[in-house]
Amino acid sequence: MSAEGQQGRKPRADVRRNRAALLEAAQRHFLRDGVGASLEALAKEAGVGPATLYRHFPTREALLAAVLQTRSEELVARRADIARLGDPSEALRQWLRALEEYFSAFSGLPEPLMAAAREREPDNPLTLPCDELIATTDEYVRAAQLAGHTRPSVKGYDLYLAAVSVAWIKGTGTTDEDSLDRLRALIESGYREQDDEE
Amino acid sequence: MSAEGQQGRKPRADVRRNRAALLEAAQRHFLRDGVGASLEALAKEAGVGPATLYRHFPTREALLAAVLQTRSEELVARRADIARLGDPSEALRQWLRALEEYFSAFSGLPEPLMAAAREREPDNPLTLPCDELIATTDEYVRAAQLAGHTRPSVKGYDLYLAAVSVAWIKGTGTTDEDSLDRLRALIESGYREQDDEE
DNA sequence: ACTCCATGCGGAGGCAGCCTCCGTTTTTTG
DNA sequence: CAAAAAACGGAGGCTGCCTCCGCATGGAGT
Repeated sequence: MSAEGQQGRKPRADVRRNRAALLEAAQRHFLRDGVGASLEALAKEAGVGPATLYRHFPTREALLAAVLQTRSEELVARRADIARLGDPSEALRQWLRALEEYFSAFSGLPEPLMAAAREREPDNPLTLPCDELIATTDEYVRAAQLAGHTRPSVKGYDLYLAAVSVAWIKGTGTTDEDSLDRLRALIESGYREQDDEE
Repeated sequence: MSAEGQQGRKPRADVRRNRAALLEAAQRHFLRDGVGASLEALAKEAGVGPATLYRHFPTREALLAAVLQTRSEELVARRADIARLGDPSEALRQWLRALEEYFSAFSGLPEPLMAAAREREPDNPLTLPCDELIATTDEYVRAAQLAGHTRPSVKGYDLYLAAVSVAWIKGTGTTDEDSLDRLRALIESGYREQDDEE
């Protein structure tokens, strides 16, 4: 309850250094081996013991969330770019692609992302960014609906799920880009407004 | 190259017994813990040592394929039922639901299923059933396209992927049935023919 | 029924990854 | 420069995967 905005002590130098090294190593390992990468190997390559890794990031999800921080911010930045073009339909389309790219950052990322949405416990560091992305998707959807380009029955969460799904499929490495494109087209023609039965 | 249709020796009794016990235990464990269930625990509960498990089913996928055998046959059976109704559009719809249910048999099943499709090596016991299901899906799609109810650009594999995706989402346990229904509806209105641009 | 031996069995144990103590070292502070 | 707070990292316990290899089991031939 006291003045917590101040650090009573200057943060130690090795802490900052180790944290940076860990994030850097994690980035590389997640990129190469997917989100299931060995944390021990990662720590060793960062030049720290396992205990230090766990002290900085108590769970795999915490580490993941920290590594994703940068990309998350890029996503928000792109959001501003997208908003600039007037067409809400095209804006929604581009947002969904951006989302999908974000989810495809590492192989296997969709899994813990969905798990974070499941556990309503906010101790999962991935829950917060997820909720934010869902809310943003919903904004785009509503804008597109007002412009009459999108079915009124569609919810932001639905298209969020669709984007995660496509990212998941991409992450399995099974499918070529053509199939993915057709799948995206299918989804798009699924939410676009047409004079059909609701 | 000789008469391999004959077993030179009658198969031993304990082999059949152990195999059955393993399948039964696997069924229960996969149901409860998903496809990642501990094989050791499973073997112990079947009353056999780990070596026996691995002798019968050299990989997790082999065990999975054996457990799925029954359900796979049910699926084919349902295929006949579905074909009975004349409407190809409704047939396709029901087939996709059946597919999705099959993929949802155990939590986490979609993952190894996609992996099986990736490795073109046929040593993966899941590859064969997969290919069959994709081919069957394609048949349904073509029938529906001939009847003019389905966009000509859609391929069977696309809808197969869509079904796997929905099953995957369902398996993560994140999402309520309402959202899943909306997602299914979105996919359906994505492949249904409408007088729109192609 | 009894023996023989192919066949299958299972425990022990090596390996890898996760995570946590706790004695030691580093860094800040006065 | 000394003392204490803070962080470090190696050792080790745990779990699960998978494989040897000596032993038991049960079918086949007499």
